[in-house]
Amino acid sequence: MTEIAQDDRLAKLAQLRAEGLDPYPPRGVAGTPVEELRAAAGTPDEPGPRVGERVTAAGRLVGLRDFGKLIFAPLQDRTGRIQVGLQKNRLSEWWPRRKHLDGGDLVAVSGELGHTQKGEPTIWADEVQLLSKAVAAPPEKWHGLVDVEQRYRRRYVDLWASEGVREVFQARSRVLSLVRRFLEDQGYLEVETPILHPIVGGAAARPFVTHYNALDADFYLRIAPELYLKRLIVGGLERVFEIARNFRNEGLSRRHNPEFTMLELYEAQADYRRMMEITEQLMEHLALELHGQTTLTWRGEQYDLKAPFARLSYADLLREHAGVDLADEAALRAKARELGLDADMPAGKLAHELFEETVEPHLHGPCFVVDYPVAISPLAKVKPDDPTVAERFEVYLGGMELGNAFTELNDPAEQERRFAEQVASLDPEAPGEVDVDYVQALEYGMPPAGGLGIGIDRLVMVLTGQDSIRDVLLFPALRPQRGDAAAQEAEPAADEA
RNA sequence: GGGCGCGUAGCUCAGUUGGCAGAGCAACUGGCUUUUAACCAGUAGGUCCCAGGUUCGAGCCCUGGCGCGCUCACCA
Repeated sequence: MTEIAQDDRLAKLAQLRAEGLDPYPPRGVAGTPVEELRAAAGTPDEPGPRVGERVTAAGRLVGLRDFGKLIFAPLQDRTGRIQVGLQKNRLSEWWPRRKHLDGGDLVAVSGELGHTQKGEPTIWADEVQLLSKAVAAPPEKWHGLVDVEQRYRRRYVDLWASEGVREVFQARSRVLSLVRRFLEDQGYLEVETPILHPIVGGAAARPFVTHYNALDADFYLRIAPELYLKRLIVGGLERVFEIARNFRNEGLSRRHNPEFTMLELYEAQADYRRMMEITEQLMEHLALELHGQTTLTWRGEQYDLKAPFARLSYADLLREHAGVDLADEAALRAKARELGLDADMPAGKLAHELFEETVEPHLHGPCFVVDYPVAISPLAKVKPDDPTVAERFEVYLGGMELGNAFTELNDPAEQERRFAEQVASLDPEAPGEVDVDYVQALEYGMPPAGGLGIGIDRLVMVLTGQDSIRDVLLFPALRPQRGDAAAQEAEPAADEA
């Protein structure tokens, strides 16, 4: 037992065992979901179909109100709560054992479904079975877990002790399920591609490095599944998607977690215009399925996910908010210096710095920003009428990037050239070597295709009204907890050095 | 990595000018058969994040460290 086990509960545990009762019995009890029982109880004026019937429910006791010869206790399962009434005269033999119960214990309760005088649906128990003794005390009943660190570190408590938390993750699951159905209905195939990559690619980010013992080589946790999914387009699968956990060895923020989930999809014979349609249709569909309407509130602002979304040109936005022309490199550098940005970087990256600084905060959305500089789009095809601009868009909402898409570059020679440029740039986020195998895949011929990536975590944030990515991740990244001794050992005190 | 803030009972939080460590909930004892944050009476519960320092005296002031949050940087 650890330090969080409570002495009084351990004493009860010992007492249970002394009486020959197993506090951790091997078999569970299949009860009826409590939400169903509540519905089947109806109200005292209009009793439901199962009133008077003997029912069974299993779950966690989340509180006890003891009246002497009567105890009320809310019982919670994955679907909600229902009240249990423990009465001396219905539980004659079991009654003395009520003292073994604590808030937080897992139990199964059987008894007649009915109501109290105040009309609360109640299971009037004639049998109680302890399914698992909680020797750690639950958090304060009214506030739940408030300390955010404790909430993230002990999500297993937060999920049942804090209001609304379970619902967020149920909604997240629903989003994934709806996405799968939406795409499968359009002929998409869900695939799984490697997470361990020998070459970093598909995005610009610092990778996590690991060592592959069997191959005696350093590998990288993927920063994006893109290049493998496009190999499958070469392979003729034509419509593929992956709900991919990606890993980027970068900072944490309300919008960033080093491991995050990205929906990526690729469709042969499509282009970025088709990707815009699928994006807005998918987002509208999710809003309707989750909320029954296309409007929602996020961080105090109203948004309407009704398709179509506005299409806004990257160059126009830059002109409007930064007052500079994308093609005018001198003006870009002047403006960057004015804003105190690093003005020495390549023109394409510089423009994007300006874009993030001046335009992004104003993108209420939902909207598509279209036609990005080629220099920051090494995997996208250029526009036929303007070789400096790529057929690429990002979808924004509330100043936050939700997705990124383009018409895929399928010319192997040009792809090879752009990879080489990246490698030569010595950018710490650029790949260290050209992915020759990917170029060779293109040499076999990749059909014209559109590709799209959508940040699932951020999308769920918007759909569930959560401000922080941590609130849509069951176990967000946190520094590992060490004992004080270990901490002292790892970081010797300054006066000892 | 920088700046700001927070860290006190199992949980949620007070803590005055530096002067005996507090409340509610949870727990324990007693009472109560219709409450739903039940109620009433009583009891017990502390490494005030850690390590130093200043001081007659530190939860409070100073230094360093640890953890978390916000924010900036970073994130094509």
